[in-house]
Amino acid sequence: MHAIEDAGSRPAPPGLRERKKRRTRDTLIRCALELFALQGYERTTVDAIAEAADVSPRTFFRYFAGKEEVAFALQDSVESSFCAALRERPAAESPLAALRGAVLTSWDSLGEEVGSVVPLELHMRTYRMIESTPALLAVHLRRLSEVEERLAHEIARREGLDLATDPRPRVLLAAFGGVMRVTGRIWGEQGGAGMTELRGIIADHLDQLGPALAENWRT
Amino acid sequence: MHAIEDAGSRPAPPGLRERKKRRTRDTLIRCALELFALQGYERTTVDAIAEAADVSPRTFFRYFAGKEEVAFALQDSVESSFCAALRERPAAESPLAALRGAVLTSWDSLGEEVGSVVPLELHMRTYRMIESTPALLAVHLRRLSEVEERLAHEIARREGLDLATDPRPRVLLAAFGGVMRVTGRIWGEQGGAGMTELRGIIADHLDQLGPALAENWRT
DNA sequence: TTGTCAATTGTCAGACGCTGCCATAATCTC
DNA sequence: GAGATTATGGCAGCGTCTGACAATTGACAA
Repeated sequence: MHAIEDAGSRPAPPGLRERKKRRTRDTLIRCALELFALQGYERTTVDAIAEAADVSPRTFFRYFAGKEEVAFALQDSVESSFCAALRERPAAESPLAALRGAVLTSWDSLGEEVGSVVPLELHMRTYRMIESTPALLAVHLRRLSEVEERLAHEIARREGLDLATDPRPRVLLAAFGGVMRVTGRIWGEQGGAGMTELRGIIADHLDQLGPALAENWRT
Repeated sequence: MHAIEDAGSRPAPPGLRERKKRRTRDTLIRCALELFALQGYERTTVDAIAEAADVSPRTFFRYFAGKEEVAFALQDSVESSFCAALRERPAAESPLAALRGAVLTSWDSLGEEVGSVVPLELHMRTYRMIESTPALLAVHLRRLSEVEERLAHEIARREGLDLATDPRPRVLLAAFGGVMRVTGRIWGEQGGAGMTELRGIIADHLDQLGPALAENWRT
């Protein structure tokens, strides 16, 4: 009784069960990332994460398929916000210009969504940890290649092309994704750089894509 | 006594110990790849590989750091032959042309080195297995990014540039490596294609790098 | 309120990957 | 051949991850 008489529209009011689940999940993510930042990824056991979050180790594996997955839980938001940003680019833009615009704007809007789970500083530390931990870097690269494939589909849709016959969307995304990985790595290497520096590195390197393919570099 | 009086030059005659070690290693690789091809990567245990090679499981880990490593043992040959091919390209070639030439020629010369350990058909099956097994694909992408870094150094050396200040070598390799990954994936998807088809796919996609970056695709 | 159903969780046992330690056996050196 | 080196095997143990079962908790209706 006295239940909130909601408007009955789509986002059905989450019951206590759903709220509890989300809280447990967020707690696990926060505890895991904090322990990772504190003592490194490999030296943090699942048992320690579960204990910090006050659940049984078995429950951890009911929320995440493995220890790796929890490290990428927040990257999901970043990637989907990037895909959404691309879909909203004006159709008049060229494919490369649309990608460039999407990546530069999506870095602004993700702060809030991530910040509601963990402090942004911790999220950036996590990214650097992924770059510097071989096992995580490998998974990260595989995930990026999946994003590239999704984006290639979106570019093909924008241009009205068939991915099976026209290799240009995938080739473009291969080049674009490659540049994004290089910039991410360079950004991670220079210690405590922030978002602003990252935008600069991205813009600089994207500008070098054309020149790098030129026949003669000695200009 | 009666030992071969060798010329005393560099390749010192391998003693019995060295020969035995190499034989054990080759046997482990062959048994592992055959079991992988037969029943998949995840469902093949290290114990099974060791038993097939007639050594103890403990010995397996003295030859390979992990189960993943044995799957990439032959890829090492491919990668180093590619790096060597790039170093031998004429200095007059443009960076992209040198990469293109190196990748197309290196695919010819590796047949023998690989074939001395396992049949070539098994090696190609292994490559497709890597592409289709998430855990192996992740490691594969990380290894490729390391190769890209080495090649970027070589390009910078050819052109007399400083990698720390000029982003073009890394950007070029990012784009080139991206195309190589796309071609490898496409090749793996179309079942039993051979080396010839792979060369064609590579050449086609490299030709699309310039057009894909163009402003207007509707030509 | 109470009872029923479904979902979440904890506990336990166990497979598998991987490592350190020590004893044994093989090879190499003299 | 004796002694030093090195490869191998066996074992105990840690950490990741999974299946099965029982207990607890929230959702929903009588």
